[in-house]
Order: sequence, then structure tokens, then C-alpha cells
Amino acid sequence: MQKIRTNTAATLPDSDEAADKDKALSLSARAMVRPAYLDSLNEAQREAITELDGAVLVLAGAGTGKTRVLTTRIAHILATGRARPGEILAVTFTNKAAREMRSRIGTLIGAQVEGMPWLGTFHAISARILRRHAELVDLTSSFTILDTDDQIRLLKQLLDVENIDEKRWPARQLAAYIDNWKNRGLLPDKVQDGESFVFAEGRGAALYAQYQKRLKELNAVDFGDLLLECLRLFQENSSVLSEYQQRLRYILVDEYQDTNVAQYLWLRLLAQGGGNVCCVGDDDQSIYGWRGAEVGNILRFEHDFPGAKVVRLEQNYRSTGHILAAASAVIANNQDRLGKTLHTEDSEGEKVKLQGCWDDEEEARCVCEDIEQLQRRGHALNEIAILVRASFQMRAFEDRFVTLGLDYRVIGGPRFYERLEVRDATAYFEATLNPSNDLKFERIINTPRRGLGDSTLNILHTHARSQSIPLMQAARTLVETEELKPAQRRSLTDLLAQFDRWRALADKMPHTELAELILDESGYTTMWQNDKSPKAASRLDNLKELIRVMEDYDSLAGFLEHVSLVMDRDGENGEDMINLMTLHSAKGLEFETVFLSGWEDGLFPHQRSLDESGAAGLEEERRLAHVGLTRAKMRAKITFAQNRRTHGLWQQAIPSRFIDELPEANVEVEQAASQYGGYGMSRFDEQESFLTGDYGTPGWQRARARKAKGGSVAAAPTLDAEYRVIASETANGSDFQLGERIFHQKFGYGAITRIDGNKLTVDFDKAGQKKVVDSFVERH
DNA sequence: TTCAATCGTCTTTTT
DNA sequence: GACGATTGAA
Repeated sequence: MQKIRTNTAATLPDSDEAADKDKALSLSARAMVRPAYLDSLNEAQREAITELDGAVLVLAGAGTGKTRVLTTRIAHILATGRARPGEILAVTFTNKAAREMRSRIGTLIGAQVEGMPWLGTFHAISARILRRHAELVDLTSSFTILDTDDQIRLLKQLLDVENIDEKRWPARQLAAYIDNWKNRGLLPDKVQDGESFVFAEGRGAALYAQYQKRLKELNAVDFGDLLLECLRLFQENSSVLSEYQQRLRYILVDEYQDTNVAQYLWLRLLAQGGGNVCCVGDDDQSIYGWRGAEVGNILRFEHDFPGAKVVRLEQNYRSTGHILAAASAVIANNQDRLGKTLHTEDSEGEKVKLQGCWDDEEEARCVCEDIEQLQRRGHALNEIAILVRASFQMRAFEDRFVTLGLDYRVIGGPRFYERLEVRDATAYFEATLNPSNDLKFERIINTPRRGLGDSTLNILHTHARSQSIPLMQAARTLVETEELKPAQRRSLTDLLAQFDRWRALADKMPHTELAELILDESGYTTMWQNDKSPKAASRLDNLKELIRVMEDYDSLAGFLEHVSLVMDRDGENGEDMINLMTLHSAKGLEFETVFLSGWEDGLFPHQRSLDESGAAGLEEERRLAHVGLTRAKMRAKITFAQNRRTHGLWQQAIPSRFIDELPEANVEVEQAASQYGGYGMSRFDEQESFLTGDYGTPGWQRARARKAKGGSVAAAPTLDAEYRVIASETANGSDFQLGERIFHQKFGYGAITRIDGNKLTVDFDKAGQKKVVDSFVERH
């Protein structure tokens, strides 16, 4: 791509007279010069870039130069002086996409991108806005962003207090429902009564409300809240909204087909200012319906933005003829489409290969044989990818790679920041900076082992809850009493002192040194050094890596923000390795050779998708197939196994129905699957037996919930009520009288001899004189 | 409170 | 067939 200086418009020579006649150039009169970055684009692309006013929807099929259009459009806006970098809002879904966009704009226009503060993911931009106006949504600007772990822990506590059987109603299930509501922009009071019954016999919405309340108490938000609270901020503060509407005059959205309702509302509010919106997407690549993405958003675009211009990018620059034909034929089976016809000027190329295997091991063996052959013919491993439907399929391939000594990388695998040791370490940092972060404190209070187990934690919780204070503060009070056993008391005192020390050091030393100090002094490093398990060494490595990554940030707080928002680790793209990933994480990537494995009914299309969403689910799976095929530039090979082991048991499988949808003209069967008499035969009679065992599906669970609803819905006391009871008991707790007789669970009866705030000194009849906290005693 | 052993559950995809 | 949660013993 050509490099252009920042002052492009002024310095470019008026070299291309012919271009002025180009109909696609509908620039305002003052920009008659056609800048060089518009060369070598096709007409549709150029139109998508130069239509700057009003709303534009760019329907960009796979491999049609979508990112190029987006980045060039931004360059064009800047070059024509329409807006300054700080006035352009460019939203992506992944950090990877944001990073790539930033670097490609950089190549186009130079260093100016540094000044594009509003280029990022929905979540990152929302977080940025929220920090600025935190107090308007009952937070402070130092709010923390909870990870899934914290979320589950918090919900477990709520369920516990509510006396809901966690076996029957798992916390992660509730988390999923809450997430779902948030994706749809629903605050607790907006959740329909009927929907509340999906969880714990109608208490779903109430639990959601409790959860939100706890988050506010903790000065925390979860992922969904970033958008939802931002939305609330805009809706409730019109002056704030109009400030952003005026500033962000040009809005660009990547992967518009993946937006959920909350994101859609968010965008709409911002776009109502100037209305210069450009959304780029492909309804055929919408594969995130399960997490709330609404294909409807893209299908409805012209309705939502009246007068919107729709540009179709249909020329594919990526794949050869056979591959593109196969992909198009599969996706043509979908009903709900805006419709695009991809075409290529490339040659026919090789046909899509199809091969059946006995089981997953043989599948891995065959694929690896092909790979080795490609390697011998001089193809780079980097240009080879294996795409699977579900991550458990990766194991067979990894085993094979290790046996053969082939280098590989897993893309989108367990993320760095999600690792146990990284989370523990960041929990220490977070608890140091923010002593009221109960969840982080709780996470590490007994890691490494300090003898502070469940019973100690329970005491802390009881006290903290009754006083509505953070755990660490409760701990501070309790260590001055004799509520705890001496060993625990000593241990907890030491821990608190350490935190105080670290906190005091926070401004006095570089944050990386402080981090190392914390990990060493807390005994966390030692814990892993003493661990003999094979994983310990790599955990220590990860801790070192963590410190190294921290150097890129100028403070601990800044680093922690990134840990919670930046989801993907930096791709080590240098070495030559095979790429192994799920179909979902393959979106947006391309490779010369692509292996698509596990095309079996039940796995792909995935059974659960069919159970949950029926025909719509099938269509989404089919889009996934389309995404998979269109990743390939030169070669695509589909494999399926006849037998696959799922949790120990061997299960028979039949080839995917998507295989039936491939046109025979574009496919070459490499080796007939022994049992099926080859490719193309009808096999739907066998499906009945295959599809049994649907107990435990969500449909079944809903039926169960409905049944339960018919029964008793007697309301257990809400958490709110419980808090109130405790509060009323403790509100006037400080006015215990000297000499008053009291009862304590552990020490029995006694008389108060001294009152010191909420700490009481009591002469117990049996236990002698003890210091206790007032919330643990009751009047006798 | 901790450790070890057992039992049951789960495996789609992720910002 | 792996991980988590729960249980019982030291």
C-alpha cells in the first residue's frame, strides 16, 4: 500500500485527469483532486469511501476489501479536512481489529493516528466515556471491571444469601441470563415477568437487581455494564450526550452484523447528532447470534436510517473460483439474507477436497500428512490453518503435531490474562490499589495458604455485611478483637500490614518493581517455586511475562485497566507455524490452505445450536460454514470422522448436511468414506437415532421451569429484606450499655465492661474477658 | 483448616 | 476423561 504524508490533499499533484469524470467521486467541489489512495480501488469500494454525508451501509462480502474501505475512508475524511482525528469514532469488536485498523491508517496517513482516541472496541470506548462521567451513574472514576470469575463468585454469594440451591440453579447459568439481558439493553426493572422465570422460579429479575446493587456497592461494573451504563448515562444526561454527538461527527462501525441491541442503541444515540454513519458488515458472516448479536440490525439498516445509501462489495480478491463457488452455494441455502453475489477474476484453482475418516485420530493423521506434503513442496506453515467447530477437537491435532514435531500456534486459545496465576497476581495488585475490592481480596486472602479458610472468611463476611463495609475494613476491626483464633488473627494482621506497606509504596517506586515486590513478599512466587507440578515452571514464566508487559504502561492502574479490557494477547506472528483455531476466531483471517475438520451432523451444525434456535440456529451454523470456506485463498479441504469420542464414549456420526449442499462440480472426493458408499447419498433416515439424548437441553430446562412455576412461588425473603433485618439489629448497635448482659455465639453469656466504637469488651461468664464486635452479640 | 479421594458434571462459539 | 465441588480424615 502506498504511503501518503499527512498533508495529502494539499501536496498531491493533479495527475489523473480522467478520474474526475468518475461518477463515484461525489466529493464536494473544493476537493477536485483525486488522491492517490483512491487509485486501485474498484468502483463500489470508491463509492463506499467517498460517500461521506448521511448514513451508508457497506455490505462487504468475504474477501472484498472491507478493512481497506474502512481505513481508507478514515484517511479520506482526514485528508479532505472534514474532521480532525479526535472527531472520528471508529468502533470494532475485537482489540485485534482495532489494532489492525490503527496500524493500517498509520500506513496511509502517518503518525496522525496517535491522535485517534475514539478508535477502539465498543467496550474500551464505553469504559473511557464512563470513567469521565462515572459519578453520573453512581460510580467513581476508579471503578473496576469484573472478570467472569469475580462475577460468578459474586453471584454465588447472592444465591447463598437467598438460600437458593446452587446445584439446581448454578451461578454461571444466572450469569449467562444476566449477560443476555444486558446484551438486549434491559435493566432489571425492564425484564419481563415471564422471563424472570427462566431462573429460580421467577426470582431471576430480582437476583439481577440485587447483583446490580452489589456492583454499585463495590464500585464495579461487569462487561455488559460498560455498554449498559454508558447507555443510561446518555439517556439520563442529555448534555453529556450532545457533547459527544457534537464531537464525534463521523462514525464508522466494523462488523455491524455482530452488534447486539445494547450496542445498536448506543450507536443510534451517538449518530443522532450528525448522522454521518458508515456501517460495514456482512449478514452472511453473522456468527455471534448466540451472544446477543442481532442480524436484524443490519437487515433493518435502511429503515433505521432513512435515506441511507447501501453499497455492495461483491468482488472477491481472496479465493479461487472453486472455493468461492462452493462457499456461495452453501450460503445460498439461507433464507434471511440481504443477498450478494460474490465473484472473482481469479482462476478456477483447485477443487475443494473432501475426505472421510474413521475417527478423529485418523482425521488428524490425514490432515498432518497433507501438511507435511505441502511443507515438502515449500509452502509456509504460516499459510496453513486448521479450523474446528469446537475447541475440544483441537486436542487430536495438537497430539499429532507434537508427535510429528510440527510447530503450531493456537489462535484465540486460553488467553494470557485468564490464566490462574495472572488473575491471582492482578488480584493482589487490585486489592493493593483498591482496598474496597472485596472480590479480589477474597480471591487471594488464602493464596498462598495462610490458614485463613472458609470459617475465617465467613466471620469476615458476616461482619462486613452487617456493617456494610468492605471485607478488608472488616478484617481490620476484627483483628483487634478476639473473635478470631490467635493463629488466624496473627496471620490476618500480617496480611493487612503488608497491604498497607505496599499501598504506601505505590507512589514511591516504579510500578513494575512494586509488582515484583508484592508477588515476592506475599509469598505468591514462593508458592509456585515450591510447587512440584509440571505446570509450575510455566506459571512462573507467565508471572515474569506479566511484569514485562507492565513495563508498557505507566502505572499499575493503567495496566489493570488494560488487563480487563484487552482480551487477546499479542500474536507472536513471527515464527512459521501451523494455525489452529475455531471457526469463530477465524473470522477476518485468511490463509492459502485451510482444513475444515469435523463436518459431522451434531458437531457441525452443532446440535445445541439446532436445539436452542431451530431454523435460525441452522442458518447461523451455515454462515459459519461460509466463513470457514471463504478463509481459504488457494486450497480448502473438508474432513469428517465416522466415530468421535465425546467424554469417554464413542459416538457414531454422519457427515454434515452442509456437505450435501456443496456443488459436486466444485468438489473432489479424495477417499470415499468406507461406510457411506461415498458422498451425496441421502442419510436423513439415520438421523433420528443420532439425535436422541436431548435431555438437559435448554428447551427441556424451560419446560421444567414452567412446571415449577405452576407450583409454589412463595417468595422467600429477598436479600433486601434480609439486609434490612440485619440493619435494624445493628443500626442502634452502638448504644449497647455498659454492664449490659449479652449473648455471644462462641463465648456464651457475659456483661459489657467497655465500649469502644463498635468494639465491645465483655466479661464472659465462662470464657473470661474478650474483645468482640457488636455485630456478633445479641441482647440477653 | 488442609489435604486427599470421590463423585458428578460437562464440552460451542467470546467481547 | 478432566475439572470442580464436596466429603471425610488428619
